[in-house]
Amino acid sequence: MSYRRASIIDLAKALNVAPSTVSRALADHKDISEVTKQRVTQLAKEWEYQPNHLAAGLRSGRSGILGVLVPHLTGYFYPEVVHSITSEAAKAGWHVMICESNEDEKQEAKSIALLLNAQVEGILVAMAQATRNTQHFDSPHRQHIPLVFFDRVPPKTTHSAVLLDDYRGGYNLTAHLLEQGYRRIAYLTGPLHVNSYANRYQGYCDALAHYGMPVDEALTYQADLNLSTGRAAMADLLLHSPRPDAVLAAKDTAAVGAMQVLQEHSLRVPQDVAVASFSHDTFTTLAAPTLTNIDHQCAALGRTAVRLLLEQISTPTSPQVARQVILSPMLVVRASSLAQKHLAPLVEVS
Amino acid sequence: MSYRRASIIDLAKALNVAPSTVSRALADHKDISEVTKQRVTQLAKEWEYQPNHLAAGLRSGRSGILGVLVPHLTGYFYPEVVHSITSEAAKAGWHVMICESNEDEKQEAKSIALLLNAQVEGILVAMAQATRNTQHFDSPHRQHIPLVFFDRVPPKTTHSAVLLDDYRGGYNLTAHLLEQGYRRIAYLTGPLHVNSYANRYQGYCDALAHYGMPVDEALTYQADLNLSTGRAAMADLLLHSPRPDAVLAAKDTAAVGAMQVLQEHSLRVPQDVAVASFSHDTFTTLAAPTLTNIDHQCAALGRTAVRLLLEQISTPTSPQVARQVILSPMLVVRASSLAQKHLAPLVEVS
DNA sequence: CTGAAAGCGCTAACAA
DNA sequence: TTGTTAGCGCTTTCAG
Repeated sequence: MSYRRASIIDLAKALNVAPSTVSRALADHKDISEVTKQRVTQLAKEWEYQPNHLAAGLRSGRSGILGVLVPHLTGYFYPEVVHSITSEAAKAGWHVMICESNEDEKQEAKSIALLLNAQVEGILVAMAQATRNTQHFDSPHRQHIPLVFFDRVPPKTTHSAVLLDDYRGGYNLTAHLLEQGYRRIAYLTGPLHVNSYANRYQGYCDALAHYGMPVDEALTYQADLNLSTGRAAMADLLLHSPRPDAVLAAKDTAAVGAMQVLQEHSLRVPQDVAVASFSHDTFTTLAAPTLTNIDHQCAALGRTAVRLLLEQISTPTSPQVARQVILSPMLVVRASSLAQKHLAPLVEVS
Repeated sequence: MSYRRASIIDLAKALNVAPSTVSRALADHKDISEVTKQRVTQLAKEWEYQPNHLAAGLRSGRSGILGVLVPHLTGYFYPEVVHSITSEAAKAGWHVMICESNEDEKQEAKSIALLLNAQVEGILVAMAQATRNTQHFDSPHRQHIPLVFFDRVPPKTTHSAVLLDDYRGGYNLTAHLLEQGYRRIAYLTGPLHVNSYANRYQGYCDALAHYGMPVDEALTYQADLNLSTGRAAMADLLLHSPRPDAVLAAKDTAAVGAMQVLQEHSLRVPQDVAVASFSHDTFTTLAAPTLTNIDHQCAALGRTAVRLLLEQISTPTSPQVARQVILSPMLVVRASSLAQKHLAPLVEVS
């Protein structure tokens, strides 16, 4: 009654052939006769033969596993990207092993080691926020395991990376608001020493400049963005006179906070004040009005990262030139930023 | 210049000891002298020795990997549970390999096989919605690999499982609303052939009965719940006279839709109509007012599932009694359901 | 088209 | 306390 997994050797014995023949038959090798293949696959199915990945990997030196290391699996963004990564990898016949660094440098270094132990053939990383010393990212390379960054990259890295063009996103959002007729656009930014926040802000400034508008420092608000800082910022901004006619937030939760405060002051969105933001969490489509923002392209990000990695894996001889792929962000225009003139009939109704 | 990973054999040669000594030293085995341990770990560090997980697993018959199979990694719930699973597993020294079934029976069966090939020592599964034929869940057992379900379980399964008490959730939410003084509580349910929806609804009915209230069929609305069906349901319900003074939605997006419609009709939440819902997505804390709901206990779910699985792994001899763990849901009371009397001062102000 | 034999890197009896 | 030896299950030359 005690059941043991069937091995290739078991199959070989039962069929009176050599293990190598079974192995080849199962791999659909060219020079195995159809008859033998039939017999082998038949019995394999009957016995529920499951190949032992560990043994195959040990022997062939190929694990067929890609490692993925993300800061965390909470919120909207990373789960979505990981989802895209696993699908794309599966399509190409690869497994994926996922680790979380929990935004911690120590755990990140440990995870890299863990993935290398698991004999992954390539690694995708979104760096932890806390990471200062980045030398643990070099060990894969020394073992000829390619590493590709996505979303979060160490400064001046020599690795390949897939990124979203934050500057372009800030520029496009601002240009959109200007084109809709908004003129006093407030900006809520996160800490400006964080690269992507700085880039978004620069895009905002440049767009204003491009349209001949001044950057009014009084309309820029820097904070660790979330719902309550978004609320506080908006409350502050409403004290200005003339008050801003649009608010651009570098994070969507802050935008929601701003919108709440506007509604509490009986200001209409978008007729009195437009709201727009970065990032693209589900709730932005649930807000009323729905929120204009930048689509972070999670799917494209994951897909591109996998392709880049597989490319590096398949060309181990090449000089491993680092390739930085910058994805263009997509502006998603929704109700919260549609100019007055478009909504004029509605205004008269209400 | 061509670098090869250092192996135990390399270390052994260099140190003039046997491979087994190195192996034991690295494993911190009792009867290896401190001196030898020092020498070994020292050189291992210097050479950046990385143990080969594949080889160790093959030899020891232990992979140290747990398999996780979820319907998808999008939305709020599953990423959160997976996060909890990986943390808990890591704490106990286990790796985790994650697969997505994409709610598809075929992919689910394939993923189970994949995990078995990877020599996982145990499997956690949340079943795909589309799965009718559940026999692929039996193959792990035949190979003495324990399988534990969480969240989504096949009907009449003989496996262990960790579940949320949907009935209790429905009951508690309803009781809370009744205790707050609401009397005409409408109910938005998903398809009642889905177990958890049926249980939630039963809890609602029983709570009403317990407080001596009738179940008014006209206040029950069945649909595939989302934002727009939530809106439609609410619009319908407002035609009733007298109109409901509370709405309980079996899914949070539907509750958001209902709240939007209420606001559009200038009905105040919670003074005129209370709103509460199941599930606990981030945006329920961003809504205005914040939404009362049931906490789905993602962290506890993941943690419990891992513990149950590890328990089964560590006691392979035991008769493997299936254990069903039912987690008590937690009622999270927020602004959307606080009774009129508590908010009376605010009402006078506005 | 198939078989024999070696060995991937590690661990665990058993022996010393 | 350490060494010797064998082998986990598979793949892959090389030889028929």
